[in-house]
Amino acid sequence: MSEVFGHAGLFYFKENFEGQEEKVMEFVEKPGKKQEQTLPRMRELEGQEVTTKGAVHSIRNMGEVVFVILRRREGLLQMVYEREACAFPIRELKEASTVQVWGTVRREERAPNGMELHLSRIRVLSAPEKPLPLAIDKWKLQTSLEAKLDLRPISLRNVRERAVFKIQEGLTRGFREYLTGQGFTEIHTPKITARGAEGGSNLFKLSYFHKPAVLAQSPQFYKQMMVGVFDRVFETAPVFRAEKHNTKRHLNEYTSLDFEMGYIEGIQDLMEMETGFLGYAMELLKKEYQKELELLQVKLPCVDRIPQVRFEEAKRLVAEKYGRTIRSPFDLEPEEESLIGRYFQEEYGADFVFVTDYPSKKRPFYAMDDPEDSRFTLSFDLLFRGLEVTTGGQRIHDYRMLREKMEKRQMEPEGMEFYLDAFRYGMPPHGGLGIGLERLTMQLLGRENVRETTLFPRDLGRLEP
RNA sequence: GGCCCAGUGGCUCAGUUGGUUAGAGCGCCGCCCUGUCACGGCGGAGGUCGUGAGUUCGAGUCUCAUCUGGGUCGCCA
Repeated sequence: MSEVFGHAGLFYFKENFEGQEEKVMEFVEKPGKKQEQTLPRMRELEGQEVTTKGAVHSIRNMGEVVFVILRRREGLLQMVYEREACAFPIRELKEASTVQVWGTVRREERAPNGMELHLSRIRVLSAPEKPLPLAIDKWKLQTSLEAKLDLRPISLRNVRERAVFKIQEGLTRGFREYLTGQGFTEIHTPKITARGAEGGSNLFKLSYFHKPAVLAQSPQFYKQMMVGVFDRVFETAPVFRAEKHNTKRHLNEYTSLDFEMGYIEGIQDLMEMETGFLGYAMELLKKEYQKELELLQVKLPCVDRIPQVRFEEAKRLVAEKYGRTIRSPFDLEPEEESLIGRYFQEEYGADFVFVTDYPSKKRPFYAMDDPEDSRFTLSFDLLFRGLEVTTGGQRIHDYRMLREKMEKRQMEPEGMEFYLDAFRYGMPPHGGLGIGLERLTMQLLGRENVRETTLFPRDLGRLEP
């Protein structure tokens, strides 16, 4: 074949044997031809000249020798700048620049992680217009939560802040991998809906082509209906609550790890599935997120087995042990939750506890009442170090029972026909749960405010960034 | 929405019973330092104290209003 002699848009033109022009398609292939130099790979290249790219995280100028810390997705790399070896005028290098660098890999005991790069060339890819508003290279950001959130794209460049969201990724991955392994199908349900699953006033209203609509406060109806299709489904997606609260554990948009499971015998099956997920997630973190766990000095909880206690029993236990009077018999006050967490920590060394059999009054219409005592439901919450991170339970699967309970609560079936139809045409016994991802992350990392474990929190006063 | 607390350089804070020129650490700029890893040393720039009104000879400090943020309660994951 003859040479390429022209290039026009998408096509190369080649001359074929007859001397005529022939169009030749250009193809895109998967990455891999130009292999990127990552930090783990670099460790194996002692003495070799390599190139890599990253951000200038920190510059420590000692006079004759300058330490430049490069930040990459895998971590930090110490680079050594010496005037004789590298022509770049070091004073012109600014923190927060992004660079391509060339240099020799050296094992060095004095370097962090025992390895450093001796620079021979620096190419600045971009330089900051202003100095950083936060000192991101410090071990801990000495900054208020407000400044951290207002300057999110900057504050997250701190390696410990960033690690929070790697851990969060690990939890989501754990949920996805574990449930997939258990035969669950991952689904994606609409977030714009005609009406809410729980009812009530905590809905964000919006206009959908001149029709009233709301942002989904839960994937509840959709995941239940999909149990009739896939038997087992899960979703990791945002939910929206227009609640005017302003506390360290509430958000107006949060990520819900939801699953719904058919052909269950009871809530035991659900709690076992969640226990299995937690165990899997902790193992995954231990295996693949060691660096982040060390950065954040996290001690992973033991989740081989989780104690379970009935709602009323839990209330009684903490009232007895901590001398607290029961004010609201139908719900757990935040202080009670915290005391229940403390009780099971002290008595059983447990970080988690399932609280079961919540009063029917406080649960939505689709919750299955206890056949033995209809004042209670076959439901549970999971408390993690004294904070509710999960609500779950068995649902009503019988069409008539569902209609009866709706009538009892004076609920109109208008707008719910599609949901009710699924039951009219047969649904298996089923149940499920929802886990607040940000809360789970917060408790795991021992953070004080759920906004810290939310990438871009939405709360009463925060719509940006 | 109710109640409590806080707004002082880019960041985090101190500022006495109201008193004359509002301080510190980090960051930034300049100079010095072959091994730092929260580097260190010397020097420098940068603030009309959230905003408005009031009390007073005098307000960062006291009063009222307002805005912003944090906590808490109801509700929830």
